[in-house]
Amino acid sequence: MDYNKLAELLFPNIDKTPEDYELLYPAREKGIVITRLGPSPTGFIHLGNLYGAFVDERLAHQVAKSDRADAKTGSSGIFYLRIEDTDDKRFVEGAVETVINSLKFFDISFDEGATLPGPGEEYGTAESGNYGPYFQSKRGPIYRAFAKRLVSRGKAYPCFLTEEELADIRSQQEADKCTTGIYGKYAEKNRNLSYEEIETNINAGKSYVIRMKSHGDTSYFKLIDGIRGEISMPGNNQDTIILKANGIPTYHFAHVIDDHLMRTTHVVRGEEWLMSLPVHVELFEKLGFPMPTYCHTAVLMKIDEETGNKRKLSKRKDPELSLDYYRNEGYHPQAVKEYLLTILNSNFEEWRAENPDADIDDFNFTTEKMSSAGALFDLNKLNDISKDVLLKIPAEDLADFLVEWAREFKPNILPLLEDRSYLTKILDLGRDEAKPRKDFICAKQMWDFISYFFDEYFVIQDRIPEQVSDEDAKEILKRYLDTYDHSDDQSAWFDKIRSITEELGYAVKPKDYKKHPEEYKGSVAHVSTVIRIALMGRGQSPDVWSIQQILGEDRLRARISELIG
RNA sequence: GCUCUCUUGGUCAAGUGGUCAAGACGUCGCCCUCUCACGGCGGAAUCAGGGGUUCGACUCCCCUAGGGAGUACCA
Repeated sequence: MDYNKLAELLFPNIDKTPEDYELLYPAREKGIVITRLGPSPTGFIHLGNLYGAFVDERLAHQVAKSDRADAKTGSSGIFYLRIEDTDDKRFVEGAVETVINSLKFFDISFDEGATLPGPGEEYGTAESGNYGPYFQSKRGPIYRAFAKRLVSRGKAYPCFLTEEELADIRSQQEADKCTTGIYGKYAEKNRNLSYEEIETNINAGKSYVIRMKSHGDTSYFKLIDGIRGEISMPGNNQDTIILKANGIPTYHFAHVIDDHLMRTTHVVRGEEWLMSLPVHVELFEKLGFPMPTYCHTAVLMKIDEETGNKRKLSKRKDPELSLDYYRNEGYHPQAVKEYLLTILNSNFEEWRAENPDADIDDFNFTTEKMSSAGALFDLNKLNDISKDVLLKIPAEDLADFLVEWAREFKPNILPLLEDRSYLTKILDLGRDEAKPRKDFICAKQMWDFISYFFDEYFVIQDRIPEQVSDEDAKEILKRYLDTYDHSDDQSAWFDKIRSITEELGYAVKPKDYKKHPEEYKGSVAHVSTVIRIALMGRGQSPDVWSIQQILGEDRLRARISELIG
């Protein structure tokens, strides 16, 4: 068999050689980390994607800022976006924009690759960088050039198996309980077709795919995974398809060609790819490419309420998987990032405790510290981290953040938030102390928490304590209003509450009431709660005096008068 | 079925032959206190099971169980 002749028959219009492409895409600067995100344009990006993208981004971008050896080059790594649109069935309009914008919200941006298209710009043309095209659908000639080379070396061949034949082979294999697929004896027929047979088939218009001719050596080999360490797998023996009947490459082939030509150094991808690693390794060998470092991330899991088992987060059942969920709830991107980092690198939490004010970029992220078991998503933890993150954000910025959130998700409160200095004072309440309050988790919850500061949203939602009769409650409020002086400082203010407490037969010290409940109606805590409810509508809030200072005397008197009638 | 992979408290996890098995979140109790939040102190709670190897196993080896994934002309 003359393989060169066969290659010409199969790829008559391919003139460029692999060498041409090697020249076109020269090696990158030595020592820098090149990573990539390769989404298929399904238009849906979830927490798992973010998790992976974050690993890529950290790997490529942290280098320059750290003081490690790599930084000597003074150059940061490169993180690029490649659109893996080899399956047109998956294509969704506007998906590229979704990916870029979603990640941008979390402060993750690309150095090269697909970009936001300009107005009216055709799909697949918006990109930047010297290693493109970055849309796989535009790379057909490149894949074919390498496929042609493989054929001309006898390392790949056309296969004319029809769908029916494939199905028959499969059911036979299943019946025989052996591995499914095209390998060994199942591959022989098409592997050994003569040039004339192939030519006849093609002239007859028969559809065919290009398969790699596997070495068939299934002995185990070892490989170092950036996350998992040493892994061992059996060698591949499948004659995996590299070009589909429509001439478009499969993921396997596109991955190997692209990551080589774009000079990717670290391939970060989900563990669902672990199984096809032997195929990729063989492809790298057949093509004579050096291997990148693979980093197979664990899948994010959650406990299924119905079965009690761990299971993969699914986009249908789990709203928290969607990135939109966090935007809706108003989680701060910084909080989500910090949370992700704590599950990504187990030593991050410790580092954060020691460096509470340091920038995330100063943390030395390593794939070795990543867990290889699937982490459970923990909303409690996110909330806890979020509290700390929000505390560090200045009140002015927090106000901006809340307004931005409202603009998108609760526009009807926007007019209320216009008084920025009022809003800022509210948000800063109790934060400027040795033991600052940590009241805020996310924008939605922030609004709930502060809504009573706005008359339109002020409602009495809690009941007065049972220790206080309705008559007493009225009397407490009446006396409170009578003696109220807005210029009182906090201790003068509280002294007056103490007086009211005592006069009405309540204990000034809560402990006294606790010890001798029979001697008092209740304690100063109950009296305060009555006032708190009158003013805030709820039994729990930050310090009453401080709130009053922000609320202002008019509002305060109005609310109490309203209740006294 | 076959193949790969994972397994330390409820959760995230330190740990690489000798530890009373860190820490964080959550939870419970106490303290602080006008409520809540914050903070402080304390408690309960973990090496999946069984065999080896060893003076000694969470740590090394084997088996079993359980979880997860893959087994496409999808990625």
